[in-house]
This record gives sequence, C-alpha cells and structure tokens, in this order.
Amino acid sequence: MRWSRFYLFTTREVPKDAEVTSHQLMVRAGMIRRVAAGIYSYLPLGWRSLSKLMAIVRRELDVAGCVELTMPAIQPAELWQESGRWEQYGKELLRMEDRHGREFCFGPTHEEVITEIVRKDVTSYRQLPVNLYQIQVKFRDEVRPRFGLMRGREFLMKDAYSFHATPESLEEAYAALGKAYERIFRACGLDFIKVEADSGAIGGSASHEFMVVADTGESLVLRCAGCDYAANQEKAGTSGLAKSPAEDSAADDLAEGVRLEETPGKTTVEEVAAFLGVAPQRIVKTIIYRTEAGPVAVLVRGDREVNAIKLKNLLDVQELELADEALVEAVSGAPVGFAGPIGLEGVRIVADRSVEGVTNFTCGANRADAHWVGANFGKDVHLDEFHDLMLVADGDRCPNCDQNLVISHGIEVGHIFKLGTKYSEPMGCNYLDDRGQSHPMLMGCYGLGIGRTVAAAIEQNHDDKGIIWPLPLAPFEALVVPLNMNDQEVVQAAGKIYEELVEKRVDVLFDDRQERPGVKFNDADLIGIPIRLVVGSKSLANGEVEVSLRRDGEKQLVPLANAVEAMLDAILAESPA
RNA sequence: CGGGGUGUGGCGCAGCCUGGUAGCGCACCUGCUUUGGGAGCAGGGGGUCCCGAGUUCAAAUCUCGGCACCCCGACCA
Repeated sequence: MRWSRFYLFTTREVPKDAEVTSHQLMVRAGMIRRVAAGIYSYLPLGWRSLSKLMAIVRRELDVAGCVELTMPAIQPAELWQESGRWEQYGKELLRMEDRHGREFCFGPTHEEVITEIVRKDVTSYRQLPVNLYQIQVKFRDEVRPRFGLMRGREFLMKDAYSFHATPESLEEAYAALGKAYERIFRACGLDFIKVEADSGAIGGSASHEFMVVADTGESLVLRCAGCDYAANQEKAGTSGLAKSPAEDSAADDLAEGVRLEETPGKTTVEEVAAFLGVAPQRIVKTIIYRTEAGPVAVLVRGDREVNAIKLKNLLDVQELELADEALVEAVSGAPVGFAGPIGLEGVRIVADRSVEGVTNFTCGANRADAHWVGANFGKDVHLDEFHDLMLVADGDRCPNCDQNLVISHGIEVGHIFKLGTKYSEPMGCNYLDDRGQSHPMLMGCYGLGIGRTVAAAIEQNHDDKGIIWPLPLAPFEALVVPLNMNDQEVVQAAGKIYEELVEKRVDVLFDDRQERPGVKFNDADLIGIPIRLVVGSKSLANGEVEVSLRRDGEKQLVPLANAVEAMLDAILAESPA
C-alpha cells in the first residue's frame, strides 16, 4: 500500500479527552475517531489491526470446533421478555421503538437470539453439541464510557455460544474455548492471566476471565504469591484476613458486659474508632441494603467492605442496592451511621466471616449519637451462621494455600461462562435424549472484546514515541521509507523493494509522501510498524539500505541486493512460533 | 444520579472579568530555498464565536433557558 493513496493522517497533538496511552496513541496514529461519547469510527489503519485480530480469532475458534454466523444487532423485546431479561437488565440496555411502536433493543449480547435459533433447528441429542460464534457490534449504554476502545458503549465483540446434552460435553467445549483464548492472547503478544470470576448478570455456574494486567485496567484481580490461584475481586475468597498490628495487639479483655457510649456525630468507622479509642477491626459495622425481598442488614468488620456480588448470590435476589437514608431510619430507628445488630428487628441479618470470633466489639446502637461497646456474639447478638460476603483485599490469605494474595488492576479481554440451563429452560430450548425424554440443553457462552484486546496490546506494547506492534496485530508488517522524494535513485530503489515485497505478498506500507525525513521517522515510530526499511541518499551511495525493528530500533545496513531477503527474514523472525 | 468544568477556523487554545463584530500556534494553499529525526522565508484561504431567548445603540463577552462533551464523586452507616 502506498501511503499517499492510503487514508492515514497522524497528529502531533494529544487529544485532550484521552487519558490512557492506548487511547492517545490510537487517536494520534489515525486509527480511530470519536463520533459520540463511547462511540468510535474505526479508520483504515485501526480497522486493519482489528481485522488482524479478528482473523486470528476466527482461525483459533475454527480449530476449537466453532462455526461462524452473524445475528442481528437489533433484537425484538419479545425474546428478552421470554428470558426475563427485559425487566432485569438495567439502563445499560439501549431500548427503542420502531414506527409501529414495537419495542426493540440494540443487543448488548446475544443469548436470546442464539437460543431462539438453536431451539428451532436442534431437537435431538444426535445433533449436539453445537458451538456457534459471531463477531458483532454490540451496544451497552455505560454510565461513563472512557479510555477509548477500552470502555466504549458501542464495541466489537466476538461471542460464542455452545449447546450440549451432557455436562461432560459442556466441560469439553469450555476447556477448548479456554485453550483457544490462550492461543489468541499469546499471539497478540499479551501478558495475561486467567482468573476465576463471578458469572454475574449473565448467570450460570462457572466462569473465568482473561485479564491483561495493567494499571489502567478497571477490574481488580487477586493472585496468590504461593500457588496459581487467581480470581477477580468480585469472586475472590480467602482463608483469612491480612494481619494488622492493631489486630495482633488487641488484648481480649474479659467481658465486662456491653455498655452504651455516647458518640455524638460520629457516623463513620474511622470517626468512631478514633473517638472511642478502639481499633476499626473491633468494630462491627452494619450495612443496610434494599432488595425486592425487603431490607437486609449485613455485618462486616469495620475495616472491610461488603462484596455486593457475593451478597446478591447469597440472598438470591435480583435487585440489591444500598438503602437510602429513609430506609436506614425505618429499619434501624436511627440516622445513617448508628445502625447495629443489637435489638435490630424486622430485617434479615446476615454476617460476614470477618466478624466471626470478634469479641467485645463496638457497634451502632440503633439510636442517634450512640454506640455499644463490648458486645459479643452468642450473648448480645445471636446468629446461626457466618457467610463469605467480604471484598477480599491485598494481603488476605489464599483460600487454597494460605499464602498472601496480591491485588492488581486488570483489563478484562475475555470472559467464558458455563451457563447451564439459564436460557434454555425459560426459552424452551430442549432436546430429546436416547430414550425420547425432553431436557433443556446445557449452554456455555464465551466473549472476547476485539477493540479492547487491541487497546490492551497497545497498553503493553509502546514507548514514548508510539506504538510497538506485535507482528500479528500490526496493521502492516513492514514499512519502506524513501527518505528523500526528490532523489530519483532513492525513490527508485525504495520503489523496487516495495514492489518486490508486494510480489512476495508482504503486508507492506510504502511511505511515498513528499515529507521531510524527520516527519517520516516520527510517523513511523508513532504507527509502530514492526519492521522498517529506510532508503537514504548516503547509504544508497554505498549500495546499502537500512533495516530495523521498531522493537529495539537497532539499525542494520544491508546491501541493496539483499534488502528483500533481509525483510523476509525479519518477518519470519518476528512471527510467533 | 450529585458536583465541577468546557464549548471560539480541521486540531490545541487566548479573548469573556471591565460589551465596540475575533486572534495565536499547529495543520492547509501558492512560490522559492531545504532534505537522515516533526524545515526556513514570503504570500494566502478559512470562523453561524454550541443553540435559543433576553438586556443594550452595540453581545464571543452580561442574564435566563436548552443541548453536547469532559473530569471527579456515587453514598460501607
């Protein structure tokens, strides 16, 4: 491709709304353009990288036994009503009406449509398993889109759905897709980890996420220092909390009985702890939630936070949100800040394990400006069981091996779920077994963010001058740069090399622009083509050209006659095994 | 949803406080020079100052309303 005929315009200025590197570089390199909040055009250079990734995805999924199709982006409300998600899915679902007033949504995911397809075609266990995928434009109306393609509202996603007669068959597909993902992300040059995840809104029994560890990531993952345990924060469990000096030194006085202390205006754990001179670890805080099944009070250790996902799973409710002031007052009889388990009635109380064994603790008195001190379970508060309802933090202990967990940020690039019969059952996607009995199919679903993966690759592969593409994702494999367009010998020599590379079907960009060398070098660094060949007047006078890798920038002088060969060798060397 | 901010040529911004009909850098066009890390000189083109209403002799500037976008926060009692 000749640059002069390609559509590629770079910019020196950093767009002011771009906060993260991948976003800045993609805009500056002329890969994407923002059209509205969280909505982008993929310009030719960007589209080439996305296409490269899509080709890799298709190749690996085909190997894993998946079959491609394409479903509509716009979906009728009826299907979503059938699965129950029309009501469950919140404001992220972009809903619309057609001219007849019929309701539709712009699909954020396609479980309903695929289930509708399969239930019509597949009726026998003999036809199973099936595994279908598409690469589609999705839309999720995020509250706050940001970071360019990392968290857009409209985005490209590969989503696969598998259907099975037996758990073993589902397990097989789940494992095959997991392996395919690992191959895909490795090909992208990504440093990633696979973590256990909660199956969340999509529901189901098991789930893993593929995370690219990066400070700009919006997810939190916990990894064990001692074994291979890794989970996202929503899912992560622990065998014990991080030790804190305060906890160790907290002398367990003999219970003298619970007593009331005035705590005027002290509404937070921090304030109460400071005011009464107790460690936050010895405060039991009471958080009140609103659910469709009524209010719920959660007890958690003062220095810790409730994990809403775990709580939602335990309670088995659809809606869960922190109670507002009015509800807190109605439930606890006190303003926000003074709720406590003692004498709390008319509300379900659940407790996190973090408070189990805490003795002589402090808690709200359900009365304005007062806390109980020296309270104890079994005496002042009666609870039958403690559950895992806490957000695991850095330094907590691994549930498998007791070593310390380490927290880090991650970019979620892939997510695989075992769905079970969550959709097949309500939607009647059934098959007949070998005895003629009808059963709902077992399903799996497998998502992979196309744009986000490319963005993550840039986050991990760049320097202060620009992108450093791993070869498989590079929009072009090679760049040929004639330095002086007025020097006919230079132009001819470079043009000949370019033509020969095209002959060899190398993905090559020829910078035939009438620009000064500095501009060409800087643009080359910015767009990050992995292998570069420079033809300049001086070296050409010695019959030589210069080959270098964007990765290390080391220049190698090569005789003109060997230029094409040197480029082909470099491409081979840069290709993943 | 709450708070803050921004909206002026393709991009980045100044001008607004203290009203007098718009300016800078980059980019763009023409010419000459220049050509191994974002060239120099000269000349030139381009703006409904987000939209609407109001105040005024006069509004980018003041007032009110709207829209769009950006950032921060979203309550752990």
